[in-house]
Amino acid sequence: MQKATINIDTTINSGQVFLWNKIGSEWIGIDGQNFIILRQSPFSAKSSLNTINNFLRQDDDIEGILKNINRDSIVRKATKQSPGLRLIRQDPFQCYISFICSSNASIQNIKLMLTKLCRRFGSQVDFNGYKLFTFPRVETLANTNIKGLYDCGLGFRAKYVKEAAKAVHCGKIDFNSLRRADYKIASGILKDVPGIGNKIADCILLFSLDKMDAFPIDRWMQRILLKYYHKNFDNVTEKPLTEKNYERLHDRIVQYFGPYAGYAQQFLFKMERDLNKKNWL
DNA sequence: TCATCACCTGGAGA
DNA sequence: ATCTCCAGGTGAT
Repeated sequence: MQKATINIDTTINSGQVFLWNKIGSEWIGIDGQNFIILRQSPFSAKSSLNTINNFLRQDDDIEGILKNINRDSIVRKATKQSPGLRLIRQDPFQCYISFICSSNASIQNIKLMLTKLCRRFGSQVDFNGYKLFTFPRVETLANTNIKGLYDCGLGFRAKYVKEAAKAVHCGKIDFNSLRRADYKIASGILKDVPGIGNKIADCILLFSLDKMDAFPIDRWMQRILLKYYHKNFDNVTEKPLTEKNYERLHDRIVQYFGPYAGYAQQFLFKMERDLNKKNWL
């Protein structure tokens, strides 16, 4: 029973998802056209449409993965500190739009933008006593005018969101085939979309398309590599990574952490942000 | 291929 | 109150 081992607070508050709110002892979240309610104790999980198992990645062999990524004392510390942290398998379109919005924005601001997007472009549904808005559909965002997106506070991201939705709508971006493709191919296709670079592609691949060798390297991860792993990955500095440097570093990271490097990333990211007392949702 | 720099917006800190 | 600075980056010179 892996459900019992997941820590819901920890998992929701790890920067993977944004459209979640805690009301009393329940977490209520939006995942595409689906709503999910999670409670830790006594554990319960319900959703309006899809199976909860898929979202919670119940098919992962979490014990095997933890053993596999615990390759040094730093990761061991991180996994020990947040033992119930898990990756989530999100709705790909929502994840894609969410991380395009994440560019140069705080977690709180990302949540605000996405909440406004749902209120304006999603549809209101009653679920379990709550009135909730679904995430906007592909065709809705693909056909809207930019101004409506600006009104949601997206700023310079508005044009990217519109173009990104159009790319899905016309079939240029097909999440099913990205899911089947290997990491490098899928990443290259995503990066053709304006507003998506290496880091955002990695987030989309890791959090919604089952690429556990995707390893998002953001500001925080760069600090972590510099602080704990400067001997393993020299040539990491505090300066922003160029595209090629990112790719070279990513290759070496996957060599070092292995096929579940993305899981390691999630534990390390959580550890360092908590250490610096950064806010989550 | 690399280094700079601008970019919308909301929130925190001076 | 008002200002500055920064936030899970990316694209154009």
